[in-house]
Amino acid sequence: MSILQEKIEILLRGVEEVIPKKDFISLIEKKQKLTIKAGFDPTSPDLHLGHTVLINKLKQFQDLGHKVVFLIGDFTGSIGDPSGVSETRPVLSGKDLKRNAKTYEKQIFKILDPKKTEIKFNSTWFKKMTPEDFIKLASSMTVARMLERDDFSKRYKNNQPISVHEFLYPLVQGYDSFQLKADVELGGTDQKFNLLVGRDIQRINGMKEQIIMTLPILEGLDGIKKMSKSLNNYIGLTDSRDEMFGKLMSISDEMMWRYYDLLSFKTNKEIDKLKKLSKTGSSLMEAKLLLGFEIVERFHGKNNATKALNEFKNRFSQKNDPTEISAENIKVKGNSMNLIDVLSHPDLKERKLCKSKSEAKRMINQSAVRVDGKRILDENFKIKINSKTLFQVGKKRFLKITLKSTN
RNA sequence: GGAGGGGUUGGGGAGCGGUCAAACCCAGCUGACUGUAAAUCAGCCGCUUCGGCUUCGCAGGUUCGAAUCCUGCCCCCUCCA
Repeated sequence: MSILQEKIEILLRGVEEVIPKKDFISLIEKKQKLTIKAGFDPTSPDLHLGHTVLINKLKQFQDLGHKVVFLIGDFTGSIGDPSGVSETRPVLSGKDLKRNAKTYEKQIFKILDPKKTEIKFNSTWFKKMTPEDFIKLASSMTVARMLERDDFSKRYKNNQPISVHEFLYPLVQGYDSFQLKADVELGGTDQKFNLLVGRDIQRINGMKEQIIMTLPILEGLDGIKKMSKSLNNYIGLTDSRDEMFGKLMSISDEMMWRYYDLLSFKTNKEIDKLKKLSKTGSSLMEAKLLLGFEIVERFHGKNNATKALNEFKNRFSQKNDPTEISAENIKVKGNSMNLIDVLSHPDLKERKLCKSKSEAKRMINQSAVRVDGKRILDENFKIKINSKTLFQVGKKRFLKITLKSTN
C-alpha cells in the first residue's frame, strides 16, 4: 500500500460519509495544505467524549500537515434562542463566551497541537454585517429546502414550533465556511444539512465548494441517546480520573465496542484481536479496563490512569471503600444529631449526601445508608458528637463527617 | 385579521368540582443478583416539626371545597386570510 493510500485510509476510518468522495481523494492526492474547519457552539464550557470523535479526526488531518481551524460559534451563542421552546439556549455575555473559549482551548489541546490549530470566532465577521447583508444571505436558501431537513420536517409534522431564526443557523454556519475558505468541513451526521449549505454559500460567492465529512454521533452512557450534557449521559473531558474511569466501566458491552471504534487510537487490527479474545465475562471486563485506561491516560496522563485503574479494582472488585474520602464538619447543639439531619445538613451544601430530609428517610428505608460500614435501617438513628464518622449512601456517595459541639 | 385546540411534578401523557401530591409509560434513584455490564426481580421517585404544607403557564374570582368552573394576561399549535 502506498503512503498516499495509507493516508487516505486513516482519514476515512470511522467516517460516516464524505461528499463528494472523489473530490476528496484527488484533493488529498494534490498534497496541498488544506484548511479543515469544524465548528463548536460555546453554549456550555464543557466538552465531552462525544465531541472528541470529531476532534480526533481533526488531529489526524493535523498530523498529516493540514491546517485546522477550530471555529467557535460565539455569534450564534450570543443570539440565543428567543422562543425558548426547544431547549432554551442561554444568551451568553461576552465574558462568558471568552471564558468558555478559554476552557475549550485547554480541553482541545489535550488532543490537538496548539501550533497547528487556529481558533476563530464567527462574531468577528458577523458583527460587521448589516441587515441588508443578512437578508441577502437569507435569500440564498428557500423555505422548501430548509424543510427538507430531517429535524425541521419532523418538528413541523409533530406540530412543534420552529422559529424563523433557526432557519438562519445553517446559513450562518455556511457563511463561516466562506469566510474561512474551508476546503473540508467536519461535523456530526446530524450536521449534514448545515455542512451542505456551506457548499451552496461558497459556490454562490464564487468560491470552490468545501468537501464535507460527517462522523458518527457517539451515544451516551445509556447506550441509546446521543451523548450530551443535558441528558446527563456524558463523560466530560474535565471529569476527574476516577469519575471518567468509572463512567467508562459502566457502559454496556455492546457500547464498549462502539466506544472502541470511535474513541480508541488503537488500530483496527488490535481492536479485532480484542474482540476475538473477549468471549467470556472476565475477558470482556479486561477489554473494558483497557479502554478505560486508554481514555483516562489521554486526558489525565499515564500516572493517573494507573491510579484510576487501581482505585477501581480496589473499590469495586474488592469492595473496599474509596481511598480518598473528603471530610466535613457540622456544628451541633447538644451531644447528638439525627442521622437524617446529618445526611441532608444544609452546611454541607453541594456535598450533601441527600437533597432533603425526605430523601434521607427514603434512602434509609431502602437500606442504602451505611454508617462506619454498618447498614442502618432505623430512621431515628442518632450520631454522637466528636467522633469522625464515615457515611455512605448508595454505592457512590461517601463522606466523612465530624459533629462538633458549639458549646 | 378570523376560527379552533392546548399549556399538569425531568420528558411523554391521564385527570375535567371533593376519594389528587395527582393514573400510566420513559428516564432517574435504591436494594437483590453481577463484571459498578446487560437482562431480571423488588421498591422509591415535591417538602415536612409526620399534624400537615406548597404544587398542575401567570394573576385574580366563584365555591364549604378548584389541576378541574369564570375573568384577564402570557405562551404554544392547527386551519383560513
